Amino acid sequence: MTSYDDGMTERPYHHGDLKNALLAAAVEAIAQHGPAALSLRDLARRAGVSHAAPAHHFGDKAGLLTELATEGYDLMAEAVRSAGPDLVEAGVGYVRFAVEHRSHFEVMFQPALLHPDDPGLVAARARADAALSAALAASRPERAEQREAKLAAWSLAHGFAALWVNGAMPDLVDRDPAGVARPVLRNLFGG
Amino acid sequence: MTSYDDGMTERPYHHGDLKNALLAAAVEAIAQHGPAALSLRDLARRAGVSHAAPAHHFGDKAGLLTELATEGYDLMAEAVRSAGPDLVEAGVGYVRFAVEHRSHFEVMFQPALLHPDDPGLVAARARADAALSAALAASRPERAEQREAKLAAWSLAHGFAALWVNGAMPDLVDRDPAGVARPVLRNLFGG
DNA sequence: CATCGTAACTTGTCATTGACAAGATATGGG
DNA sequence: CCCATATCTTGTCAATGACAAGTTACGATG
Repeated sequence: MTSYDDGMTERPYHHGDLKNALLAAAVEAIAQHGPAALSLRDLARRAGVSHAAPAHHFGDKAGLLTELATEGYDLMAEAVRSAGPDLVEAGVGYVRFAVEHRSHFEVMFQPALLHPDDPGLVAARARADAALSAALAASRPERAEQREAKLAAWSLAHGFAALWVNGAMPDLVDRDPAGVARPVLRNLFGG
Repeated sequence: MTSYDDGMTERPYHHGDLKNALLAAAVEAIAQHGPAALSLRDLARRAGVSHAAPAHHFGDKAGLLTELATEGYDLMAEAVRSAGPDLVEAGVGYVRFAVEHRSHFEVMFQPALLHPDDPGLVAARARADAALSAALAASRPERAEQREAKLAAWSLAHGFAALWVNGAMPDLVDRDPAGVARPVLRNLFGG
């Protein structure tokens, strides 16, 4: 212990969990001002470290966002999986994920902000894709092999989520997104 | 004429059409590196003017992007209207607009980058919204008053367009987006 | 045609940022 | 106990957005 413990201002040389602290700060910052306005130096300030500390863990800004996106794909896969065997509920899970993890969601679909070929990212994306395929197969086995069916289900859920998150449905902003999404999603496949 | 005409390097004090030149340069720059990487100084260089010239016409960066988004909503309304009375073809028009005017499309749905309450933008958005409502009413008059139906159609087309533009369908990147979208869009409303 | 108000553009400046280089400090395995 | 290495700091540079103040051209008006 070189640092004298004078209460909350204590700042040991080693943060201990800086990487996660920075990711958490990024989620907050993005929720406030969007991914484009994200500043590594601001994250460093929020975490109480020097301005160059983030670079050590992520390389550059795109590296940090790539890690966030990777987390996001796994959160998304989990949300879709835990929705059960009903395709509509899987879609509701997709929408719920987007709204509850808005920062992750926004970053995931802005490839210009990240390292799109990062192996970890590609793998996580594949896991999420598998979860979507599984949801379709569980609910509509007869269409599981149709590419159009999967694209339609994905597009519908993704479109609703994107429009909601981007504030394109201002009239509905007060309501529960899952409740609004459910009857919308039911229109697909004549179900 | 204070500027001696020495060929292509001529640079009169007044550009003549700087505003449109900057918007066109922005479309190109965004197509190359995304809206987040856009630099007003880079646009000024492309147009051959000083680094502070853009501010005169747009106030700030968000102002320029707001104008681009406004253009985009009108292009989108036109694309949907000119698709005819079939809802599926309206959706194809929506997708085609997104792909052919990718820069506009990306900016339109990133409210953090623009002045979201700009009167011109709000009005253009309303015009586009009216075009979407009209497409639904022309094709499925019995559903014209259902909010869920409109949201479903919009979400499906928007989701497909967004996923395509964001490179989330890497396998299909070589094919004609309209041709891929058409059978996908047909799944809605049991049609 | 002379003048003047104003729009269009320039030059200069400042704080902020991302990236990089080089140095300081702690940690844990041997 | 010691050192190789991961972690973090300090210092610096070029680029950027925004703003202030000055310059030039246009066009309406008399």
